[in-house]
Amino acid sequence: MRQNEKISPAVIRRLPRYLRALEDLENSKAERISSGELSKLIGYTASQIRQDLNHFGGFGQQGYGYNVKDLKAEIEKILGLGTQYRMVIVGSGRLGQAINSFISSYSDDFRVISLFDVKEDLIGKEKSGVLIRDVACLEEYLRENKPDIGVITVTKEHAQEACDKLIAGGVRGIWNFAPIDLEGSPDIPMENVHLSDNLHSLVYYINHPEQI
Amino acid sequence: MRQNEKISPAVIRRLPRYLRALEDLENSKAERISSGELSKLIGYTASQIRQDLNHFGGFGQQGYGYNVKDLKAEIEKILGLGTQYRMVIVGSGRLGQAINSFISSYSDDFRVISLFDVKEDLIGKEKSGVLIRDVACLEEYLRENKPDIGVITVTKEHAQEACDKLIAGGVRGIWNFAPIDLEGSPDIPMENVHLSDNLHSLVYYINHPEQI
DNA sequence: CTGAGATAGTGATAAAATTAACAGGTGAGC
DNA sequence: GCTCACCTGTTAATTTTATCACTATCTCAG
Repeated sequence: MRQNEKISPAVIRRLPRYLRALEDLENSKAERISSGELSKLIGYTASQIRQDLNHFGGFGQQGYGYNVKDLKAEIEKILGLGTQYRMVIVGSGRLGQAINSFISSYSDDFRVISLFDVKEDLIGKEKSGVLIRDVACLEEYLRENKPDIGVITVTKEHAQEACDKLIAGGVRGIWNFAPIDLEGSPDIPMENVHLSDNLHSLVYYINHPEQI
Repeated sequence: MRQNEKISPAVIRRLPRYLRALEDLENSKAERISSGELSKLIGYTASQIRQDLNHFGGFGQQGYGYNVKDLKAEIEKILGLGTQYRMVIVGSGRLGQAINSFISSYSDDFRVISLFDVKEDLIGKEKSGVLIRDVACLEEYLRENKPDIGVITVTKEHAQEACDKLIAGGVRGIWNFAPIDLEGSPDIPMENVHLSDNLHSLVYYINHPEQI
């Protein structure tokens, strides 16, 4: 980004959406796209799109717009895609398995190298080609394999412990699905997916349709 | 809320978090909580907490704080909890099943009344006590059972069709897990859980730790 | 019953985010 | 090559969101 400017979280949250749109455009063989057309596709104002992208550099050209392929490549570079992130999932219940299967089919940039669980009957099994290991071996496994991202899909009672171990084991980021706000580490980014919060917001708007 | 005031989305997104904190407090037998203490627990400033809550009425008392039980009840009322929401899940793959199992165990306020899928080998089976039906029967089922919330956990190719049918079938809200921005209806709220977007944001912060 | 201390409510202020406006390149059509 | 509609980068204005600072009120100990 330009001169060490601090980029607001709001902008970062939109980048993946731009990327998705650009993938679709690439698939439909579009070569160029203007902020105005992009605006129609994804609903942000053209102004916002131009301003967002401009935080990272002038990727567009007056009178032309943005080159789809180039812009996609730029956003991938900004996000840090293009290299493989190795992940472990702590908690191999339905949600853990669903995330595992999602990641396997989603992109080569992300690879689950191991699942973990406490349950005897799960340990040793394979899911989507990934072995479920005993969570008792988590620390050792982290030491030896140094995964990049730890995913937490255990119950909220066990989530903090999983988090502590992942951080101690040196993961670079945490993706938390447990319905609790974990104590992390100031240098280790954590993304939370709080399904219940999301559902509650939905219910609010169901009951207050005038506020949509 | 006070005099038809329009509540900002930022406030609404925080309400579920307050609720979670209050549940924890209730479980630990706390009777009262001040904005200052709550601030320490969940990280928002005390000012913000007071202002957020005050949009809906003066639930607190000077010199005392907020009564945990009462405040929890108020927030539940604001969100529209306390009544049961009947849900259908379109897409019974791993993610659909994970959401189903999450909802079943999460709260009595939400009940999945049916799953749907196209796959022959899934139709007729039960998951967490819920029957998987043929998606071909979705429209008829919606007409007859009028569920409140439709959950979309199909592939992105089939998501728009599922969305259209759910809306035509009269659901009051949509919870979308497909990695696509759906065309909905202006009166029907839609909450999106875009896992890939979330993961991409995480990766950005992994690569830009100075921006956390 | 009283007064010190605590704490919510609230209007003002500041900060952040979004949208609007526009100067000035760009390139397609002629 | 000219011209004009197009479209970006960028600055300005506006809107939204968050914080601050202060006042009124309540609690609780004595």
